[in-house]
Amino acid sequence: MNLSLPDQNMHSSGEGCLEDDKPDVMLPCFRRNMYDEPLASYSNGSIISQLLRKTIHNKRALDESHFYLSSSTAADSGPEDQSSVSSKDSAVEAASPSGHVSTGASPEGEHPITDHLQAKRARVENIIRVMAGSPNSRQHGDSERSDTDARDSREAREAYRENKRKQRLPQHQEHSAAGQVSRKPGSSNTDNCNSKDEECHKLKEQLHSMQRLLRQLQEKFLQVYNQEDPEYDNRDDTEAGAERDVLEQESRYLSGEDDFERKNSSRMTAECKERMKVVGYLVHQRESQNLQETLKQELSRAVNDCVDRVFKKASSTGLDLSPPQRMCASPEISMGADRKSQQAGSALDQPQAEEAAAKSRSLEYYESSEAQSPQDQTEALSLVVRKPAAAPLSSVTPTVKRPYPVHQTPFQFNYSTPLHDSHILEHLLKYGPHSNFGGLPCMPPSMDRTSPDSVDLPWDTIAMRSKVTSGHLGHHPRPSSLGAVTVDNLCLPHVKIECGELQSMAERNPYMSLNIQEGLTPSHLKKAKLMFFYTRYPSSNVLKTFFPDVKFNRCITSQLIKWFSNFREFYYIQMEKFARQAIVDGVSDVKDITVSRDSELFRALNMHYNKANDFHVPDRFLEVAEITLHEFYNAVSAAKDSDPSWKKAIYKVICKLDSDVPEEFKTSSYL
DNA sequence: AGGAAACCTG
DNA sequence: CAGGTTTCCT
Repeated sequence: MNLSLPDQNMHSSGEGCLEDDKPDVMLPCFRRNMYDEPLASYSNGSIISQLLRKTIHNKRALDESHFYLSSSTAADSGPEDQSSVSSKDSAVEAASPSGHVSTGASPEGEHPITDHLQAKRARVENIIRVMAGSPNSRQHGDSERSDTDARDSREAREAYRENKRKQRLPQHQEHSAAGQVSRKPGSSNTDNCNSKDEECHKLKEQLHSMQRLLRQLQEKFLQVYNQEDPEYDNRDDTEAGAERDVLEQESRYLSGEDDFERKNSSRMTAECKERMKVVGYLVHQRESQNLQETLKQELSRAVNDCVDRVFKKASSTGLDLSPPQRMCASPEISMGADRKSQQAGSALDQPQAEEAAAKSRSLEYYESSEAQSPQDQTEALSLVVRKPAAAPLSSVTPTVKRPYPVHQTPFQFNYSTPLHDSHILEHLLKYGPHSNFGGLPCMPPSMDRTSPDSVDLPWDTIAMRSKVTSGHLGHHPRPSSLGAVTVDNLCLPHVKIECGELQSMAERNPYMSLNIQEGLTPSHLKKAKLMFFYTRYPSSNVLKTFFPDVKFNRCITSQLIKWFSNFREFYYIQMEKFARQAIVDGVSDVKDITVSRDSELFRALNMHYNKANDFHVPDRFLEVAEITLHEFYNAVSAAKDSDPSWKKAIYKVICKLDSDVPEEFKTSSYL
C-alpha cells in the first residue's frame, strides 16, 4: 500500500459516503478507469442492474466470509464463496475476466463504439470487484495486472491504486464502524458474551463496507454517464438508442417513477448534445437520489438483519441473554408482524415498490442462509428505542401477592390460558373494574381480593386494558414465546371504551344486567341505602369500591356522599324524634329503650332504606340504631340540645360504629 | 331528593 | 382554598 499516492479521493469519498455523495471527488480516479481499462462487451441488461447483482454477490461473499474484516486475504474466504462468486460472474457476464484481457490488448480508440460500452462495463465491473475485494476478482485482478503490466504501466498503476484502495477501505471501515455503528446495537449489547459482540461488530463492519460499496457504485455510474455525454455527438442513432435503453432500464430499475418515464421519452426525441446533457444530468441526479434512497433502505435493513442474526445466533447457541439484552431483543422478536405491515405501508406503497421488491429479493438471496426473511425490513427498526417489552412491572409474576398498589400492578394474563375477551368484558360489565377477578380462571390471585386502595385504579385504565386485551389476546402471533405478558407492556394504542359502547354491549348481552354509565341510577340509590345498614359514614374510597360500575368523577362522588348525608339526616332525625318521643313517653331509663325489628323506629328506617323489605337488615344495624337512640336520649335528657352543635358529639360516636360492607356488594349488583 | 348556605378540614 | 359535611329549606 503506497501511502504516498494521493488517494484522498477514495478517502474523502469514503468519508462522505454516509452523508453526501461527492462525485467530483471520485472523478479523477474514475476517469482513469474509464480510459485505461480494457474493453468488454455489453451484454443485455443494464449496467446498473448487473452491477447491483454483482454487488449483491459481493455482499454475499462479504457476509459469509467476512472478507473485509479479516485483512482482505484471499485465503480468508471460503471456497464456496469463491465458486459462487465466480460462477455467478461467469453466468452473468461471460466476458468479464477473459474479455478484460483479450480486448484490453487493443487501445480504446481503435475499437468500435459498442466496444466502448463494453469497456465501460468492464471498468465498472473491475472497480466493483476490486472494491468488494472478492477473492475471485482478486485472482482476475492479479492476472490482469500481470498482463497489463506487460502492456501498459497505467494499468499497473491502476491496479496498484486499487490494491491500495482495497486495503484502505477496511481501515476506514473500522474507523467509521467503531465510531458510528458501535453505539447502535452495541448499546443494546451490554454483553456478557464476547462472541456475540464480535459477531455484532463484524456485521456492523460488513454493513459499512456494503454501504461504501454502494456509494462508490453510485459515484462510478455518475462518472460513467458524465463521460459518455460528450460522446453522444459521434454516435449514430442506434447506438444512442441503445444507450438510452440502458439508461431507461436503469432508471426504471432504480426509480420506476412515471415522471421519469416522461423525461425519458422526451429524451428519446432529443438529438442535440445540450438536450442530452440536460437529460443526462437529470438522470444522474435522479439515479443519485435513487441510489441514495436505496442505500439508506438497504443499509437500515442490513443493520436490522445484523442485529437479528446476532441475537438469533446468540439464542441458537444457547447463550443466556441477560435481561437487558432480552429487553432489546424482544422488540425485534415481536416486530415480525409489525414489520410486514410497515413494509406494506411504507416501502411497497412508494413509487419505488419495484425496486424495493427487487432489493428485498436480492437481500433474501444474499441472506439465503437465514431462515428469517429480511424482506420486510425497510427501516432501522432494531435501532428504534422502543418501550421495553420487559418493563419492571412485568417481572412481577402473576403469583406474587400485591406488594405494590393495585394501580401499579397490571392485570397479567397468561397467554397459555385460553381466555376470551368476552369473558373479561363480561366480567367488567357485570361486576365492574373494581370487582375482583377471582371468578375468572385466568386471573392471578393477586387480583382476588380487592382492598380499599384498589379504588385508585381508574376506570379508564381498566377500560383500556380490556380493550387491549380484547384486541390482542385472542390472536397473538407468538403467545408461547412471550409467555405471561402484561397487557400494560404491549405497546398498543390506548383505546378508550366509550360508555355508550359498553352500555350497548351490555344491553345486547343478557348476562350483563348492570350498565356502566356516567350517572347514578335508582339502582345505585337502592344499593347505597342498603349499604347504609352497614356504614353510615362511607369514605369515598369505599363508595368507589362498592360502586364499580360507576364511572366516578367529582360530581358522582359528591352525589354519592350527598346521598349518604341525606341518609344520615333522615336517620338522625328519626333518632332524635324517637328519643324525644321516649322522653315524652316518660321512659326513665335508657335501658328501657331498645330497638328491635318490631320497633316503630326500625320500621321507619327499614321503610326508608329497604322499602321493598327484600333485604335482611343486619343485627348490627339494630345495635347501632339503639346506641344512637340512647345517645340522643341522653343528650336531650341532659338538655345538651341547647347547644347548636350538640349532635356532633353523637355523630362522633356513631361514625365509629360503622361496619364493613359485605363483599357481595362489590360483586353483586343487588338489583 | 336536592339546592343553598354555613361550616369544617386538610 | 377545594372539597366535604351539616343544616335548613323546599
